Amino acid sequence: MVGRRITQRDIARMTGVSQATVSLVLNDRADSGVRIAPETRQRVLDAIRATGYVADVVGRRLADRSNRILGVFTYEPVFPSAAADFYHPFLIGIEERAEELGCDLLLFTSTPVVDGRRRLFEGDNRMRLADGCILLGRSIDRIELERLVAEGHPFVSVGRRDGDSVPYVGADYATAVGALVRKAVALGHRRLAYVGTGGPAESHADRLEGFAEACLSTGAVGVHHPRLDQAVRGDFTAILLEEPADAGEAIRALEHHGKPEVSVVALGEPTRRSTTPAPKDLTRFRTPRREMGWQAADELAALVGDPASAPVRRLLPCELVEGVTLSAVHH
Amino acid sequence: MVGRRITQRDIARMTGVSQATVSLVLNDRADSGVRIAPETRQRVLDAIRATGYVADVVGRRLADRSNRILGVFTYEPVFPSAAADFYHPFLIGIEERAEELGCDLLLFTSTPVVDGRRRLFEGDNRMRLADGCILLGRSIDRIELERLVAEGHPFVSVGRRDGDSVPYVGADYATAVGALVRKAVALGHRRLAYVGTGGPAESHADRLEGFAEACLSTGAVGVHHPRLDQAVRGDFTAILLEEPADAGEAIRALEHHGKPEVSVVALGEPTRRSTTPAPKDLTRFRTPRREMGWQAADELAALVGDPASAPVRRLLPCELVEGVTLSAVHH
DNA sequence: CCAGCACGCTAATCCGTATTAGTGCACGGC
DNA sequence: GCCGTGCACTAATACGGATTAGCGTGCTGG
Repeated sequence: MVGRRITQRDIARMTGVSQATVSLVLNDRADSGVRIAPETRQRVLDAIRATGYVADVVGRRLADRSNRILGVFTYEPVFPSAAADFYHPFLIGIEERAEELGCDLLLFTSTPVVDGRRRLFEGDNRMRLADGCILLGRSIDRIELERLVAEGHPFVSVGRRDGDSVPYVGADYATAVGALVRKAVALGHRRLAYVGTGGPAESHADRLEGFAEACLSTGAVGVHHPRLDQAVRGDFTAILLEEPADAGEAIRALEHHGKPEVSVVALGEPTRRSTTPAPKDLTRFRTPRREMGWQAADELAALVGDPASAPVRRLLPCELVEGVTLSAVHH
Repeated sequence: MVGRRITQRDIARMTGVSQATVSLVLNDRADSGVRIAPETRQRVLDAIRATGYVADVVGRRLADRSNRILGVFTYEPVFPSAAADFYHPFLIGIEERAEELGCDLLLFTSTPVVDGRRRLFEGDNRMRLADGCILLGRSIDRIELERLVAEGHPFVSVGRRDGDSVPYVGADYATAVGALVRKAVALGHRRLAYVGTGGPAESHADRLEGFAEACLSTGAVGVHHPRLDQAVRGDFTAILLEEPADAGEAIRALEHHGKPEVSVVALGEPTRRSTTPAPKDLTRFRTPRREMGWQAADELAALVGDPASAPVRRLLPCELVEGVTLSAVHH
């Protein structure tokens, strides 16, 4: 008997009870007033064992029950290697916690890609197949996020997001960048360049904000340059890079312009491959990606367990990597 | 507060039609004999636009009895980096095909780990959550495989497996190893060592079998040494490594023993990190991992679509990487 | 001896969508 | 005036599982 999936009706017919009884035995709810004779229960359980029956995900979700499935949504394919190096650590953390929680992971690979990015609400929104969802990605559409909140879908974002009551576990970029600026100032730097978009992704905006705040409070001159070549030509003693993959390029360009003494600092983890090899001992900080993934999975499970619980909004500290590319300014 | 999702019933009430009409407008099926007046259709479409309604996957999937979920089962955690480098390419292929097929991937992270490996039939078998399953892993328990077949679970294995009617997409290791042996013999090699377990994993057994067959038919002397140090001490002109990660170690050991002229060849892809850095231009062959994953997903989808279809049993050719570590024997 | 109750179970309903049989209506032809 | 026909749509049902009201049976207390 190959082909059709086994249903509760099948089990019911096999054991001579009703479908409702099978459901009751399966869920074994003490609080509901219904009771099943131990003997009947055993007969049903035996049949379930013998057939390898598992409740259908879709049927259960339709009846609004959970399946111990955590969804993972990324705005790019997860596995291809360009993105993999960046996403990998998050996934390690997510997988680790999922295993501990006894949950399976559903990767939404089917979501259609429109204009180069996946969209949640294009075509089927498959998110509802999972009990809840972890969102990964540099920037996530504001409208889509709001809609997720509005529809009451349980989710946790990896990375801070703007918007009220959006639950997230993020990295404290502002503090980390601030610390790097203060360190630079302590080493005699007074004119600093920030290279990168500075937005609209929250992770970029947070970095720029930390930069601006620290410059303000230390009295250093901080300038935001979207493009590296502008910063290289400017009169700075240190360049802070939003994208660490640009570090090799930056150092090469500075040498080319006869300014090998200018410091280069990176703000986080590379999100793409470097064109020019990066220096080994780049001064930078580490985003706690594995921990972010772990905690996001953890919080999602909590949220699924108790939908009324307060949404998590937590920033994890980044760890400074000393390196050798931030040096003292000589006068 | 959380709002309820919008359903077809809502749209129907808003526009004064029936739920069925909404469904019909949405799916716009020309072949079904049903027709809707352009004006009504427009009214419904406007309401859908205005509300941002998107069909609920759960309802849809329930109606057509397919979850569009492909399960992925590995005998180790997928993401941790030790295993990641090896599994990654398979997953890229699987993900790619899943996306094309409009399927999501369910990673069975919940499966309990017993004695260091995951077991399919331990605890409640969640396999049935997916429409079908892809199995990944060096060696898969024979008993568990037989049970999968017996219980009629739709599945496809990545890598050849012993056992009747086990569907797989594997790599043709025997042919690839045979080709390498013949190449070596053509370069004057007569005494070859095969280093590795040679089993019980099918991928290892296939390599050893290819080695034995090719030695036999070329008249070369082929010896199987489970351990590298044995092979290094022996009187061979070439060493074939089951595990490419051992290549650096092998070359170092040969130099240490004053035999730098001995050729070293690797049979496939490394499954772990090297202790000693491997040479850049190692002579070896490539396992078509991405393609194997792609085809496994493809065949699984076909199997799910038509459970009566013949199980796939296919070996894909490996590509030779010329390299520089297999050289001619000088007399 | 019967009311009342506890037990063990089932029938019915709901969730959201897809599909099909069928219904009501208008219009045309004779 | 009546039948036939085609159009536009709806009612009903299925899908798999959870839940609840309620039904029949057997036992107990008065």
